[in-house]
Amino acid sequence: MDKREQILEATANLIAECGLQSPISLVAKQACCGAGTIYRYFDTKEELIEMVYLMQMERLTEACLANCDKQGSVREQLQKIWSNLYRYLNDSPRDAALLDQLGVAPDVREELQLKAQAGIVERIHSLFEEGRARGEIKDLPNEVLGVYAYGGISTLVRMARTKPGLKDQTITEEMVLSLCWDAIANH
Amino acid sequence: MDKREQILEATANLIAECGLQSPISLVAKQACCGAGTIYRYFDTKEELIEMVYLMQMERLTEACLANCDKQGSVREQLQKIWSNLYRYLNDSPRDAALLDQLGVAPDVREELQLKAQAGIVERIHSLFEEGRARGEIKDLPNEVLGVYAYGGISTLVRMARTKPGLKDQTITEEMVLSLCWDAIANH
DNA sequence: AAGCGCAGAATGAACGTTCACTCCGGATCA
DNA sequence: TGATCCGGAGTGAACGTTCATTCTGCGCTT
Repeated sequence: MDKREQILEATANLIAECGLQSPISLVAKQACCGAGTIYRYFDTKEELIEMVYLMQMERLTEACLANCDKQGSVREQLQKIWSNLYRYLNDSPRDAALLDQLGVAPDVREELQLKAQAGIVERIHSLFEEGRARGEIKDLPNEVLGVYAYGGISTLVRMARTKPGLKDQTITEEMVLSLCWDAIANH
Repeated sequence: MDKREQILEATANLIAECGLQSPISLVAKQACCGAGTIYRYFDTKEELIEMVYLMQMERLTEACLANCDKQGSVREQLQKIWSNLYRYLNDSPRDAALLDQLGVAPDVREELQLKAQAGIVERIHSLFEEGRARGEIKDLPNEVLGVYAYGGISTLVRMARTKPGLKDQTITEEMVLSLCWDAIANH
């Protein structure tokens, strides 16, 4: 297996579990390599974390856009994306926890974040435009609509993962999709 | 000024700006005291962080429930709380950034989080009950409704604070309240 | 086929720094 | 003068990073 990938994966696991202060020595142990080897692939720990972020955002984007043909109503297309997002975060708790940590990391440069998010953001915003043109969607800035729905979903999944009281509550996909659509729809 | 408060405030400032790994030495410097003094008030750094969390959740609760008499429709009462939350997070970026950091901190024990959130959560859930009894609110678990709205608002404020593109977008309180209510309302 | 040489990957002990935390000398009160 | 509180130098542990060394796989020679 590729060593670089092994290191990225080990870092992702540790950050998801113990936060950003996970020591390099543990990363090396989990990646089954020496500490020095990590520095053959990444200049600094900071860069390593940025690369983990990049990898993770690619996975998120891919997961969200899976089976998303550009057919069907705006509502159907948006709900497909939200459904993908919800299932991805729920089915991959490690990835969800990792994204939570990286989301507040001071190490990840702003510029890199924007680049990594561009793909999925672009797609969603163009759907918003279309929905607004049809009068189906509120006349609010794209960023507001997108961020609000994303924030709701990701927070819901985070709480379901960490708050014991929510764990045995059954949260269905239908609930989430209803919340997201009704929030942004014109009534 | 009370030394203990000074230390708590300094810790809050540093965590909001630099994350949880802010060193005790810097806390001491910002609090204008020696490192040893901190340990006269808190046994460990972990406990210090937990106390910061407690202080911050009290402020959040107080801000959210300000001027909230138990009169008016369910919608009016809920929107008053959300409005308070939105304004608080927006007007106190330090507090908002701090809550973001503490929200993913492994240091803060689950049990303490639940206790600190109990006040505001209770109030909101009872409003949900009433609204549901009147048929105004979706028949979904209280936690799902509450967490979704909170997640949407807090994420929106976080992005407005950190993403440069969103900074000059005008996000009004009305936008946020419309999103929150429509998400959870029966239509 | 066997032996040799070599480039680059991998290693982990060692280094200097920084951390959370301690401890004791001095300031501040009664 | 005795009791109490405080500060910041001191401490060992742990950190990110480096580097001298070892390992490994492949081409070349015989």
